Amino acid sequence: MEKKNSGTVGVKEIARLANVSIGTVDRVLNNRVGVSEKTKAKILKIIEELNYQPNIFARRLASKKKLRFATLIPQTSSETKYWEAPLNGIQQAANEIKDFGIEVIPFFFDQNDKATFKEGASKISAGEFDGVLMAPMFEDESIAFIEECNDKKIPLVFINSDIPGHNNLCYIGPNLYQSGYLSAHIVNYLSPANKKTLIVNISKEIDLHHHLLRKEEGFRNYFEQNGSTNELTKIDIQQTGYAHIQEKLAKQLAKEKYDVVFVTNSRVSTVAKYFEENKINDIKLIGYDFLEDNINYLKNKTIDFLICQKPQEQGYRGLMSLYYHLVLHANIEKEQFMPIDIITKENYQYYSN
Amino acid sequence: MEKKNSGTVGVKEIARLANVSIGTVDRVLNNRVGVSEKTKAKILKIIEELNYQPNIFARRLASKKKLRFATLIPQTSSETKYWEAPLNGIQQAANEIKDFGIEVIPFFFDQNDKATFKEGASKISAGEFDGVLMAPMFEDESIAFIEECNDKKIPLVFINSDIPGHNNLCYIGPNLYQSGYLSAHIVNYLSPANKKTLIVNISKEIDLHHHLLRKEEGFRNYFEQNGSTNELTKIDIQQTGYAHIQEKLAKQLAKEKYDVVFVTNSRVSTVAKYFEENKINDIKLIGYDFLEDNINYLKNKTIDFLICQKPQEQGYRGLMSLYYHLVLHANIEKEQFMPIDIITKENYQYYSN
DNA sequence: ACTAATTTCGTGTACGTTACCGTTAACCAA
DNA sequence: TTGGTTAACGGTAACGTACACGAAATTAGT
Repeated sequence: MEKKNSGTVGVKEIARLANVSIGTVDRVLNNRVGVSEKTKAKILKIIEELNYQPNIFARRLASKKKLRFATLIPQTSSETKYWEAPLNGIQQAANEIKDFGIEVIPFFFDQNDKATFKEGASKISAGEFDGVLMAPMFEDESIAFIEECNDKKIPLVFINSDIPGHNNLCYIGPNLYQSGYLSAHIVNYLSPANKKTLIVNISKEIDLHHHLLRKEEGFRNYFEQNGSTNELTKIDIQQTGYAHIQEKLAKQLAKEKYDVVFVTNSRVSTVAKYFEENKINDIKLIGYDFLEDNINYLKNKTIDFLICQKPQEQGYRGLMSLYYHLVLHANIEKEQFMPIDIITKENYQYYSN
Repeated sequence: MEKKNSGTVGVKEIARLANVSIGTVDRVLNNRVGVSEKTKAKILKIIEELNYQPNIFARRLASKKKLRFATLIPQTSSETKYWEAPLNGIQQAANEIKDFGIEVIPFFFDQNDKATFKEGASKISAGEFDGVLMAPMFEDESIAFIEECNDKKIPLVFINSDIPGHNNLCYIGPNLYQSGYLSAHIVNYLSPANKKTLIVNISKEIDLHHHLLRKEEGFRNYFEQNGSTNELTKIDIQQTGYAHIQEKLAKQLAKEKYDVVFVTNSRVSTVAKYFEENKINDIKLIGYDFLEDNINYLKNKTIDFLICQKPQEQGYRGLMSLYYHLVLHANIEKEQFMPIDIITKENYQYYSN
């Protein structure tokens, strides 16, 4: 804004103005040792006045610095392909920043096996990384690893779920409570006025439950706060096999007549399968995530709404945040909540994960 | 993928292998004149074999090439601030690519005055630009300008609305038909089963009407195709002042009792104002765009749903497409439809325009 | 065959930084 | 004084590419 020629001031000019060599300027720029406080101050002042911006191209060309990032997320299982999306985002980001001397090495764990998480974490610890992106699914195991990273001053970003209060670079993911709240808001628009809603939690690992509970909390609170007469029932299904889910659903649906079923995670397609097989089409079905199975049931109207929170962008922005922090020294928003997207039969075609 | 040391092969290595100097290699790389077919073929072959990727940093550092892009979009009026968002996107992109030697100069026109559009277009023609981004609102005037650009081989990208069949780089914006279709889909979920819906078109310039008509078409077709019993009425309001809109609405709403009002553009806030003043709260209201006024009416529940199509990203991606095309020689998707986002009281907080 | 015109190619410098190596000078101990 | 140590700084070769200039080689013209 100051001067039009601000693009052309470099170390050489700074050195000239400060009556030192460019070597000295370089030292204060990269705050290395070997320069007296006096000249350092003088140079800093000139840099300030000139609003010097280092030329990133020259920098990259001359620098041989390399950074290594590690990622630790669940592997995509046959059960759910949700984690494909964050991985895609990670790979996209990795590709964009590899020219800047950054190497990204992914590690995976099994959502149903804490041991594999610990294993991955210790590999990363041993691997001398400069930054880590992780999905902190298991609370206790995560905290141990987090503290280790804190000790080593390795910046850490969380995606998909948060462990609040633990010092790290940032969290990128959904606001779970609000996303449940939104689902309730949509349910509220669905006919009729006094309806019965069934909440379905499907999850094997008990640790992952707090994740679902926050959504459920938001969902319930909506109706309380808006004085609705909606009647809520909930069932927990702790086995993810279809036979078991089928049995549980059949039992529950025999008991009562529901207007809406709200599935708190991406397993909604399993419920949709049950609906389809049993020709249930008078119950509205709402669930989570832009997965192929889910989209198919959206197409044939078995599922009415999907809520989605840009899993791919979570991976992408997670890595980019590390990059911005470590390379550009930008400061990073501590909590980056993803949009809560509503997907239906008529807009899924254009959705970008 | 081939070799691990693929990062270290440059013109020098190519020159060595081809028994020529780096000058010659440089000539074929930038396909300049002055190299015989024979040696050119030899060098090209080596480049192919080595899968040579030029170092973008060294390239930018050494090059003093500059590109100039022009943008031509409506100015933000007091009537609607819609175009603030694309402009923001443009500025963001401009900022990101300015280090790559690209200068972006914005031009504006008045949506209600074709003359200003022509004026802007001729300024751009005179300005020797290398790429143009525009909102082709006025069809005839746009086509004249488009042909001029085609003659000069200047790539052109359209945002927000398209003029199909005219040769240009790409279109980035909504699929209007589908976005009307989606609105109808939402309306269909709203109680009760047999409802009366009022479609409201508010627009001064008759030229912009085809824009709105496509949405209306999608909206109507939904009900036809889904065999719904929804009863549709439509009014056109060609003055944008509140008094006039008020009068038209009052007259129409007195005639009949409607369940839903669908406003085909961002002027939905004006209708909301009328609803609020007249304490109408039993009619669902749906409209377009993430604007402050609209959001306020969303908050207080006067507006039920807003449809939004990432106007900021349209500007951003528009400029980036020019950049990718001209600098990186990437090939660009001809039609880039934006997501059709559904915004309600409970998810607007996290929406990113 | 000789010169002129033209095509084809090589060399050198510049771009702004980084990082290493060398130089100075200042200080202290012997 | 001398020698040695070290903090403070200068100088400069890279990094890979662009481009101008001029040399060399080829072709054309007589």
